[in-house]
Amino acid sequence: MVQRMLGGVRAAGLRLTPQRLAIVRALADDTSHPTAQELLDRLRPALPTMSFATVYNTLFALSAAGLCSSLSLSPGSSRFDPNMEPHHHAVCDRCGAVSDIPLAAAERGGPSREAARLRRSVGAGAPGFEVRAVERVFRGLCARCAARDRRART
Amino acid sequence: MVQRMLGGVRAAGLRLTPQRLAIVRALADDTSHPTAQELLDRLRPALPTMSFATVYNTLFALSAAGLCSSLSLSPGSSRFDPNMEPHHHAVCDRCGAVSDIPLAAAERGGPSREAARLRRSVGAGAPGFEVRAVERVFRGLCARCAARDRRART
DNA sequence: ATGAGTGCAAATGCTTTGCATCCTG
DNA sequence: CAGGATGCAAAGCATTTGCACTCAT
Repeated sequence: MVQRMLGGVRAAGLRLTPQRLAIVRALADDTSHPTAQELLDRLRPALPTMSFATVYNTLFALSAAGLCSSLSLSPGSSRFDPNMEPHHHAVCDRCGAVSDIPLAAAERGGPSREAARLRRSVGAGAPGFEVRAVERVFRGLCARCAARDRRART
Repeated sequence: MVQRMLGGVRAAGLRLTPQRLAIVRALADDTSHPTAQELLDRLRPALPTMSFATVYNTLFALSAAGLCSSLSLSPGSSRFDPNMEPHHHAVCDRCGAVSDIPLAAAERGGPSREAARLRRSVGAGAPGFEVRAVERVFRGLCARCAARDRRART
C-alpha cells in the first residue's frame, strides 16, 4: 500500500518531502480512518515541527490525486481512508468510528439489473444528478459502544 | 407533514413554543435539507430574537424524538431532513446539496436475500457492529454544478 | 408556580489562510 | 535556483455551553 501511494505521489507530480513521506506511511496501512488530529499526534514525536496546515495540505493533495479519500460521515472531523477499492462503511453513531465493509460477492460482478434500477431511482429523486460513486452506509453502534450500552442498561 | 410533527412534539412531552412551531413549520415541507444557519436566516424576519442555541436545541430535540434526522454527509454543516420514511440521498461533491432518492420498488418489499447478504458483509468487516440503519449515498455533481462544470470546460 | 425553553455571548473544535522561509527536483 | 511545500499564528465557520430570564403547561 505504501509503495502504491508513493508511486502515485510521483506520478501526480507532487514533491516527496519528509512530511509527506511520514503522512503516507502513517496512513497507508491504517484501517482506523484517522482524523487530521490523530495523524498529527502520531507524527509529532518524529517531526516536531509538523503543522496542521501541512497535514491538511497533504491529505487534500493525496485525495485530489486519487490516492486516498476523505470521509464526512459523522459530525465533527473528517476522516481519511487509504483504501481506494470500492467498499462500504459502518459508522458508529456514538463514537464516530468508521469501519470498512467489504463488497458482498454479488456486488463485485458486473453492474447488471441493480445498476439500472439505481440509476432510475436517482433520476426520479434528483434529475440531472451526475453519479460518480455509490456507497452504502451502515449506521449503528460499533462493538465497543454496543457493549458499553448493554452494560449501562443492566 | 406539519401535523404529524406537531403531534409528535406533544407525544414526546416537548413544550410547544412559538420558536418550535416556526422551526417545525419551516422544516416540515422543505425537501432541501436546510442547515441550522439557513433555518435561522429564514425565521429571523418573523422572530428576530431567535438564536442558534434555540435552533440547535430544537433540531436536536426533534431528532431525539424521531421526528426528523440530522445528516452528516458532507464536510461543513449538518443538514436536517423531515422525511422519516426510508430513502437514500444524493450528495453533491461540489456544493454539498443533498437530495432525497426514493427506494426502488424492489427495495420496498421484505428484506429477503439482500438483507442476509448485507448482514454477512458487516460481520466480515466490523464484527459486533449493531446495525440500526442502512442507507445508500450517491456522490457526484448535482444538476446545477454539473452544468456549471460543462460550461467551464468548454 | 415551576421547570423547560430561550437568548445572548463567550468558548470550543475543526479547518483554512496569509505569508515569510525552506528545500525538492 | 525557481516554485512548490512548510510552519506558524491568526482568522473563519459550525456548534456548544453557561447562565439569567421568560413563559407554556
